[in-house]
Amino acid sequence: MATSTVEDYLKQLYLEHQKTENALVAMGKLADAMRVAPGTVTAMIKTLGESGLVQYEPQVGVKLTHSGEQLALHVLRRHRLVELFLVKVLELDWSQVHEEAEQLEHAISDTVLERIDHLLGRPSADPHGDPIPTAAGRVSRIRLVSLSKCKTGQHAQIARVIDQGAGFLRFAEGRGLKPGVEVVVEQHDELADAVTVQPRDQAPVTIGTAAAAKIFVKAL
Amino acid sequence: MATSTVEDYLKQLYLEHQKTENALVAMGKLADAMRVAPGTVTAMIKTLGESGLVQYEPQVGVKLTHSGEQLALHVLRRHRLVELFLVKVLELDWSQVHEEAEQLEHAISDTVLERIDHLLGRPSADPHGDPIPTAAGRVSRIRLVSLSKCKTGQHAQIARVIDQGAGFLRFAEGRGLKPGVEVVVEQHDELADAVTVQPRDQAPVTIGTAAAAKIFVKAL
DNA sequence: GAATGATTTTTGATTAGTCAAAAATATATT
DNA sequence: AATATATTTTTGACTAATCAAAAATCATTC
Repeated sequence: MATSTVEDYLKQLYLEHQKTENALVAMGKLADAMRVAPGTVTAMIKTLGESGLVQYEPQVGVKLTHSGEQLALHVLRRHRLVELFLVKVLELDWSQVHEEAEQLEHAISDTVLERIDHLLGRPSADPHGDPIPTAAGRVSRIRLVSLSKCKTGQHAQIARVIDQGAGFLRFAEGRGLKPGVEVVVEQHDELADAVTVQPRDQAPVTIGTAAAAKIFVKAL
Repeated sequence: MATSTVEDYLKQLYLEHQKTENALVAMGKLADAMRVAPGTVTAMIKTLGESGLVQYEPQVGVKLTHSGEQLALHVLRRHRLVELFLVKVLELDWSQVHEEAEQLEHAISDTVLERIDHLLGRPSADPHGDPIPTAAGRVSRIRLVSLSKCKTGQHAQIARVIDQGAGFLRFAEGRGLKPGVEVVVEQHDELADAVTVQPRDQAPVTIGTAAAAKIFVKAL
């Protein structure tokens, strides 16, 4: 059985791989994500390579093998189901649940996970809109567009917020920028580097493009 | 912060201390409970002693200090609240929850624990009837009597079953011997080494004294 | 194309937790 | 008391995960 440290490396590797839209993940990136020294990552990746969980290209980078990816997806499934569970059943704030799930994702058995999944009605996304992999290790890849790419006048529904920081999440919630909320892009001014959106029944908000880039919507 | 291994040692030490009705716990007992080699326990207890969590008497035994006991009670609180949660909310069988809670007890934050406690209505006992310590580290010490000590004709209510093994728990449940159930002691025959009890609305059961000793009741 | 800077790997050490087996100590038995 | 048995402690070794700092490699830039 994989230790929880191994699970964390695989999960982080998966997320980093997604983020950079492809190919090999640099050791430095992984070191940052795992918050460990670079040498630690090199050592760990070598042993993960010997276990057949990653494919390691010295001096270049690393990526998950099929079995490594399956394990990463299983961890991610636990993480995201737990997050949703904490919000829906235990009524925690969506800004807190990421941290909590970091611990719980390693302690949940398949039995308990199945009960949670059942209780929540087989959900497909967590409170931040991140997709929940199936037990068979499949992830739905829905095409979403970033708010930073929306044109003035666009009607859309917020679908996903890609930032686990409590600060940004609390801010977003306070302004009505949560998954499920319908918004109208009042103005997108390239030169001002800002986007103004109006969530239904709420006051308009203006945010910078960097912040807007973290919010993804489904065009209506 | 205490590692989960340390938490396990303290918890086991507390339970062993209860079981033997007093004083110092022998190293061998702890080694059995923790399922590690004797030398491992000696080494660990020494470092716990240096942290002020236990008081160690070489060649004799060990017991918890006040702060060690508080920590043990906090772990036990998490363990037992989780067990009840798993039964009440996720509908797991009472024979499974001990094993599940062994993992979860180390991954639950105070925030989550508080929500669980609130959701369950501040319960005072887990599914096996074991008392749940308060957040302040206090345990109710209710006087219970073992079924093996009950006389023929005694009316009583089952309050606690002291055996975390899935086999015994499934057996007990199947015969109606669960906390809350009212029973009548039909016959207690010392020579036959057996007790016959009739749970309300169920068929009478005859069990040996050793099994009866694991079931505690409140006289009615 | 050599020098500079960034990234990656190697090396040597450390900590927590563990075991097996030898040594020391306590307990029981005749 | 002397021996045998049981328990506990010590010793030496191992694994997983980590760090700091030196060495190697790669990428840039002048």
